[in-house]
Amino acid sequence: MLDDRKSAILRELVEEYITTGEPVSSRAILERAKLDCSAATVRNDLAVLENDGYIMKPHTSAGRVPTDRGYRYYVDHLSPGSLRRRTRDRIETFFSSMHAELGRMLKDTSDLLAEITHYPALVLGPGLQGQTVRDIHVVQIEPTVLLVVLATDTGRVHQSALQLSDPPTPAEVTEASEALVARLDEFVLGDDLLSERDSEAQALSTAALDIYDRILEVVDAAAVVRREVYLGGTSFMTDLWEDLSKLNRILAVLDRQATVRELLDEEAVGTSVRLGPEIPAGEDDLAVVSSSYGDDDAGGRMGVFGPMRMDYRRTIKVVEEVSEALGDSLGG
Amino acid sequence: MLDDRKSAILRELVEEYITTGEPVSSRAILERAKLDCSAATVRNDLAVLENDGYIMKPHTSAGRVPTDRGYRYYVDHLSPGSLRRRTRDRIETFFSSMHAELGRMLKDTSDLLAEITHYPALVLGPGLQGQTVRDIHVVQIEPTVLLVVLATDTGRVHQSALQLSDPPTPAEVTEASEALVARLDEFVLGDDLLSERDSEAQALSTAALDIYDRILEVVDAAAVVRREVYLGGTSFMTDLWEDLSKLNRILAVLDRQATVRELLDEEAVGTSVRLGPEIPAGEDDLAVVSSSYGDDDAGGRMGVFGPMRMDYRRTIKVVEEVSEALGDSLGG
DNA sequence: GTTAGCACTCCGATATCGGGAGTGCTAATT
DNA sequence: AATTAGCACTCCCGATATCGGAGTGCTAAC
Repeated sequence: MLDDRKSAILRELVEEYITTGEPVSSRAILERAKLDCSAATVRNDLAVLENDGYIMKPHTSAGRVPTDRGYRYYVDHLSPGSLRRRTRDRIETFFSSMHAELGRMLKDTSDLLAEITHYPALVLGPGLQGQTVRDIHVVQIEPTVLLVVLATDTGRVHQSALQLSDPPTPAEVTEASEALVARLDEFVLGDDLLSERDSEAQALSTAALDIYDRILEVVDAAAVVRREVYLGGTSFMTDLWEDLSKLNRILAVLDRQATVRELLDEEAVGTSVRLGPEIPAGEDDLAVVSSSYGDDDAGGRMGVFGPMRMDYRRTIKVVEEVSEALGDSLGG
Repeated sequence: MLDDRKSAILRELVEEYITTGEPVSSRAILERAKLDCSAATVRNDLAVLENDGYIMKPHTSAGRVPTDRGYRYYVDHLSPGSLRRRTRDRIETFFSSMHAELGRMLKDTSDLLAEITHYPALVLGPGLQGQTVRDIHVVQIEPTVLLVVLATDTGRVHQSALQLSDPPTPAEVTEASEALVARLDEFVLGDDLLSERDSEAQALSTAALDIYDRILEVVDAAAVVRREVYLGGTSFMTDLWEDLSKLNRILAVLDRQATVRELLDEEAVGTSVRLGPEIPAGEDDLAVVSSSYGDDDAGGRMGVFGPMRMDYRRTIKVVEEVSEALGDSLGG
């Protein structure tokens, strides 16, 4: 743990570096922090902080720059923050005037988050897990292809095409379909569906039972269906990383859906700040601030990413605020 | 129109510039083209081409670089091309082994196109226009909210939530719903639906008729519903534009769905190559090669974009080939 | 533990320079 | 009239040198 003055020095150093991007000198810290000591004292403390791994020098006669560990300490102990009234209002008006289909809504949210934070933003859509089935319909598109459409009580719709080996008769489809409606009414997605034989299946003909079983599989799979990731504010990236090759690697991460989701730290509950090596993407100068929105069931995560030199104080607050607002908006 | 030698010189100049990115000298052209004349003659012709606006010099003692007009002439008159066997095979295997839900399929196609061309790729999804309604279902999610789900004969599903002022009874919803099924069976989206009173509406109660009318509006609007744009291979951008501020402007274009669609030249039929000022995005160093896929009805457009210095010969071929393959894949 | 003073380091901006690639022009040739 | 060899001229670009200044570490005094 750091003593008061060293804490203050580290805090001012990080914040000065966040705003200017230049290595910070002992004098600059002194001026910012209005400490009751001299530059030489600050230099002594800086030497200690450097020795402990919180900061480093780009070269011999330069100022200091935070290390991973320095940022981590700052985020964990030194960065309280609250939002300006205007920002809060902006979030509120945005969500109070939003009425759109879910996908569009999430995309717009990612744009909003990016615009407020000035960092590119990610929003992971909610899954179907935990949703209650309200309606299921089976449509025979081609002789051997069935389209299964599932609607939940929150208005989410899931579709899936089913390829059969033998063409069923319309009557058989209807038979299976009616049994499904009975079986799945009020069914909660994610609950166990396949393990035991059910009463609805009893009366079905062989052909209808086959269809029935196949569709139950589809419904079972729906709970873990691919969740969408929405990305907004990518154009901020050029301001954040000057280096083309770094930019390239970040874009490569974004090109792959799988790795994008990893950025959001799905395991975490609540807010998470991950720095550099803590992120699976394997980038060094990368930080992600993310937070959960909505219920466990009908919610997801959102966040922003940027270089380690990031305005954590404000960003964390904004991400949390927007998460909460989206959660409320979806819940109500 | 340019005479043979000038044409050849322009072609070689463009292709040399495309591969090297350096201003091209008279001697380099001579070596490439194996022309039966001297460097001085080439220089004379270059002076003429420059005078006519096909090429320009970055500075006094440098080689020549194509202008907008030079690229345009090249694309229109000088760039036939055919694909290597391996590329063709790759496209074929990709599509023959693809079985997925539409959205995923289009995203994967954009990735493929980008990977083959090494330019970022766009795929505009097909609209619902021209699709035949196969099934329509109305689900009452909340007392005053109805969910309308539409399935077409090709297995596309469209959903839309409908907010009512007064809560209908389930019986009224069923009544309207049954009339809708009768009215919309085999209806082709995009056809006129609202202009004349129809027979199915005759027998409905006031409340049901209200719902019925509102839903017809929803169905009518479905034909022109927002089509998705899929984007792949964004990480190639850093290789294409070295300049951060240019990159930033391109990313800003991609951030907005509306402007992204403009890139694809939706008016065009078949293949389109647009250069610099011809593109609404207002970028100077930008070229887009795009092509239609599928039928007029169930099709869309795809394309790639890059700087003007682009391998048009190959790119045009690839975009056309992939378009055709996707069209076939969707049609079959 | 703190501070003033000072020598030392090293970055980065600016200036200078020369080689070399490429052109345009002229005059001769076909 | 078109082509070509020859040559003077232009100007970019990379390498090298220089220099001021900001910042540090260390030492010795408080």
